[in-house]
Amino acid sequence: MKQSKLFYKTYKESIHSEDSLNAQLLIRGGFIEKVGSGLYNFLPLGLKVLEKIKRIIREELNKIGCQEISLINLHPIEYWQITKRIDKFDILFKTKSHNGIEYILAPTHEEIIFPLVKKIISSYKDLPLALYQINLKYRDELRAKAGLLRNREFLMKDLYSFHINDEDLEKFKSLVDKTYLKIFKLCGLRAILTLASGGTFSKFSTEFQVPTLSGEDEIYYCENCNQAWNKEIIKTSKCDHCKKKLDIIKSIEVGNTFNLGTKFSKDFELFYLDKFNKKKYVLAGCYGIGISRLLGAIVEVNNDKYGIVWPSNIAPFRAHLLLLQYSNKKINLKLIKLANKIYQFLTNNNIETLFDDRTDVSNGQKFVESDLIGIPYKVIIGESSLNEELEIKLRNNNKIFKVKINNLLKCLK
RNA sequence: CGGGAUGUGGCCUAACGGCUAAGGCGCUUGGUUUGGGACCAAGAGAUUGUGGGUUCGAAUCCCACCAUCCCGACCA
Repeated sequence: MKQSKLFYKTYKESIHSEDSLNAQLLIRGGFIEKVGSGLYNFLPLGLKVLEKIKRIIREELNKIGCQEISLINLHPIEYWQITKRIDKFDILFKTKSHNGIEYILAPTHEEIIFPLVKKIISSYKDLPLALYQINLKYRDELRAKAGLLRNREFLMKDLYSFHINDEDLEKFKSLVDKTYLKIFKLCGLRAILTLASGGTFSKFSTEFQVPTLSGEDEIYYCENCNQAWNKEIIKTSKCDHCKKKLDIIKSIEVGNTFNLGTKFSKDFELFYLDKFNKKKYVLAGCYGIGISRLLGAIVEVNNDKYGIVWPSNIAPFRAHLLLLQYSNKKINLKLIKLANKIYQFLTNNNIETLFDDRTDVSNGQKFVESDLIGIPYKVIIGESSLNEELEIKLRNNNKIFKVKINNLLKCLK
């Protein structure tokens, strides 16, 4: 992508109407734009990162046998009356059609997926089944806050699984827990598996908490067991397993896994026939990852005083190709030619590259903007590049090393 | 919903109740620059969140509403 054509704008000064670090950096870097409280547009750079995260999630979930679907976001209100959650949730956005039909804007999708699954499965042979989607959710939060961490409209991956018994469900839930840890790791985050309240469904649920001071949750963490307990369920300040004293850590919840038991199967009369032709309730689990929140959490954790430092798997680009310019027009022309050649070369070799091809911007500004955007590798085309050498800056440790063109690919992979 | 703070061009700020609302960034044009948000010159861009009130006169004082941020209750 040529930066001269990229739809974005960076800001020099911090944004008055935002307090959180993730919103500051994402707005100032040209990733998102604010519309209102808890409402953000995604610009090309921000969307690129979202897509990277989605890809990781899809790959890992597909590996464990989940299938992707897409469910509606306009929910006819009857479905919510059936589960009686219409009275319990005070975060529901409601709307009406021209002829007075009432709808709920999806805050979650149990009400839609259970009727769907009911139409298709009927036998133990149809189970287990795991379906997920990546879709927007709407929640009328009492207080949206902290940039992307608590929004009224947000992107979520929700997975639902269906089983013949609790044992099979719990086995699958453990598999999802393991997969989640892997997904967060691939996204460049350390997430701590945390036991939390299961709400109305079951005794416990599992949360995935990312330690950071800006988090709104508090967990009690055992270093030995690498596990934590949410403040809401903690009884003692000592680990259940090894009796070690627990550390209290502020954190952001980026995912959770729930055993739903038969709650919704009962509501929607979701049965299967077992081997003995006996009708039984389907056991179900649900598993969420707040994708836009995850993006916010990643920024909260991965930054320095110059800007965002994207973990390499989810960076919007792999390389930031910077064309420098000087007073000497001849040299400039040579550099433009060389930079274009390198850009072609990188693109042809599938290195996703943002090419700062602008010639009307000072070199200094290019560096500062590049730091703010936070692409892992800078490939700098300057005077010294004209003798077959390229200067490459690895951003994480701010180390500069020179590489020959032939070795460029090896260094970027 | 309770408490606190804030609202001035796209962004960040200034302006004692008193002249045409000032400056920086960004943007446009021209010129000089170029290894860390360069400089000079000339421009474009605002009914100071909205509505009411006080006053000869309101960005400034008062009231209401709205919006945004923070704390709390609630929550992925």
